[in-house]
Amino acid sequence: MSTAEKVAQLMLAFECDNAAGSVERSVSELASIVGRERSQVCRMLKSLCQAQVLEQDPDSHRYRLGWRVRVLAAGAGDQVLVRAARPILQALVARTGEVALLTVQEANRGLTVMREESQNSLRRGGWIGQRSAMHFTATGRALMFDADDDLVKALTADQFGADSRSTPNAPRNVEELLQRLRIERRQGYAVASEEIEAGLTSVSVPVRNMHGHLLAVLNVSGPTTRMNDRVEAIAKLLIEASGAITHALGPRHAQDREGAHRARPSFDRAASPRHAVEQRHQQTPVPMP
Amino acid sequence: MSTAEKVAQLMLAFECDNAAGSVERSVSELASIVGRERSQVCRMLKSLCQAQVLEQDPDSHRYRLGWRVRVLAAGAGDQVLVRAARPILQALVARTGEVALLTVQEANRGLTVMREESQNSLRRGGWIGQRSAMHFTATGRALMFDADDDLVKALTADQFGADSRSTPNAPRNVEELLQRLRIERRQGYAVASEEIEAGLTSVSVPVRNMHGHLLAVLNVSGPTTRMNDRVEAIAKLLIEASGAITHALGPRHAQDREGAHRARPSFDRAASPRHAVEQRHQQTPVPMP
DNA sequence: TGGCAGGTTGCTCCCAGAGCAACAAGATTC
DNA sequence: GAATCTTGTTGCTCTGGGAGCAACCTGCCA
Repeated sequence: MSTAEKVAQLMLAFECDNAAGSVERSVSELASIVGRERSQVCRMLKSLCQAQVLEQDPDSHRYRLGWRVRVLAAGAGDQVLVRAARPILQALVARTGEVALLTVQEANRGLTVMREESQNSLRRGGWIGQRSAMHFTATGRALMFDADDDLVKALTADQFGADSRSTPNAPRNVEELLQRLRIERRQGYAVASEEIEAGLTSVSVPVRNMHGHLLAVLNVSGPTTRMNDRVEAIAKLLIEASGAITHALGPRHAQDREGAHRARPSFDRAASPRHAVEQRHQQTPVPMP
Repeated sequence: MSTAEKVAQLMLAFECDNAAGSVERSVSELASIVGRERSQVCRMLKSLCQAQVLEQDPDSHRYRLGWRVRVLAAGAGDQVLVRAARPILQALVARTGEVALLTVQEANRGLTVMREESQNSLRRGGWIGQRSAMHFTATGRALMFDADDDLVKALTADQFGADSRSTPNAPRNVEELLQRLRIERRQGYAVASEEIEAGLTSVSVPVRNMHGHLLAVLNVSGPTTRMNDRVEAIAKLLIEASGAITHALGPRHAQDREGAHRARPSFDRAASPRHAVEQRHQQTPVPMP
C-alpha cells in the first residue's frame, strides 16, 4: 500500500459513521482503525496538521478535520448534479416538512451525499455519509431500478440475512426482492417503512440524466405517523422533483459509456472501486413523467 | 516535505478558487500547481483514486474529488458551531432573501466555510472557500473586532496596496482602518459596499461563544440596490442571529486558552498555521446584545 | 505523415517511512 | 501516594517505496 493510500485511509477514518457526527479522534484510536503503529500515525497526523487538513485540540490532543476539508467538499462529486439538486431538495423540504436526501451508489451500497432539512423537522432519518443496504431500503431499491435480475442478485448476494436490521416488511430473499422491485418500478417509486430507524418511513425515486442514465436517488423521510397517508402525494412530488433535476442537468450531462458524444463531465456513477460487483446497468432509458 | 504533506497539497489543489467551482484537473495541471513531476503526481493520483478520494473521468482522464470527500466534510470543522449556525443562516436567508455566509479566520484572511442562499437570490456574493482580505471587507473587519491595534497592524501589514480590488470606499492605510474599526465596533456590525463584486453590499457581525471569544463572522450579502436602505435592519437581524448562535453553542463550548475548565471541543479559531502573525486576540468579552 | 501534448509505465537510486524502544505526562488503581 | 497503565511524542536504524528520468502510447493538430 502506497503512502498516499495510507494518508487517504487515515483521513477517511474521520468519516462520520452515525447521525451524531462530531468526529474527534485520538492517535491510539486512529492507529487501531487503520491498523498501524501509533508513532507512524502520530507523525502522519502532524504532517496533515501542517497542511491544515487536520486540527489538533491543544488540550485533549485529539485530532479532527479542519475547515479546509469542508471547503474542499464544496467542489467534490458531480458538481452539475450537486448544483442542480440543491434547490430542488430545499423545495421538497419546504413542501413536505420532512428531510430530503440525495444518495449515489457506491459499490453495493447507497451513499448519502446531500441532506436538507427544515428547521422544525425531526433530527432523524439519514445523514450525509450513511451507507444504505440495497435490498431493504427504499433508496437501495430505487438505485436498482435499471438493474437486470442478475445484477440485482450480484448486488445483494451477501446482504440477505447478513444485516439484521431488516424488519418483517423487508424482502426475505432475492425472489421477494425482485417481485417487489417489479412493482416499485411500475409505480415509479420505492417505499420502505422502518428503514433506518423504528417509526421512520421513506420514499425514494431515481434521478436520471437526459439519456435516461440513473445517477442518484432522491428520498424523503419522516415519521411513519406523519407519512402514512401522504406516501403517494410525496411520491408524486418526488417524481416531479426528479424530472426537474434531469431538466436542470441539461442535455450535456454525461452519457452512456457507449455513447460517443463529447460532453465534458461524464463520470459513471459514484465511485467505481475495486469491488467484486461490476456495476454495469441495463441501459433502458425510462421515459420521464 | 513529507509524503503526507504532498498528498494533502495535491488534494488541496482541487480547492475551488472562485464562485464557478467545478474543479476537474488534469495531471499536467496538477503537476504544475504542486510543482512536481507528472509521473509522480500521476501515481499519487492513482493511489488516491484507489482510496476513493478522487475519481477519474474515463474519457478526459481528468481527476476530481469524489463523493467521499463530500461525506468527510460533513464532519469537518467545529461541529458544534456548524450545527448551531446552519438553521440560523437559513432563517436569515428566509428573512432577508439574500445570501448568508459564515466565515472563520485563517491566518490573516477570512475563510468562508458555510453558505446558504434562497432559491431566488442571485447566484453571487461569496462562495465556500473564498478568502477575504482583512481590511477592505466587512467580514475581515468583523473578524478583527476583538483585536488590539497592534494585532490589526500585524494582520493587515502586507495587505494595503497589495490587493488592488479595493474600492475608493476602502480604508487607504492602517489609521483609516483603525478609525473605521472603532466606529464599527461601537455600532456592533461592519458594512462594506463593492466588497467582492461591483454592486454588492455586505453586512457582517462577529459570532462569539458564551465566554465572549470570537469564533467566526456572520454575513449577509446582496445587491447594493436592494441592500441600501435595509443595512441597519439587516444588521439588527444579524446581531440577533449571532446571539442565537452563541446561545445554541451552549456554555460548554470552548473557552479562552487560559481558562482551565475541562470542556471537550475547545479548539482555538480556524486553523492556526505556522504563520508570521501570532493570532492572540485581546480577551475582552463583549456583552451580548 | 510528422510533430506535439498529455497520461502512463519501467527502471534505478537513495531518501523518507516503518518499526522498535524509550520518555514524559496524565489517568487510574491499589 | 506510589505503582501501573495509557497515550502522545521523539530518536534511531534499516529497508522499502518515492523521486527522477526516459520511454511508450494515444489522440490531436498542422
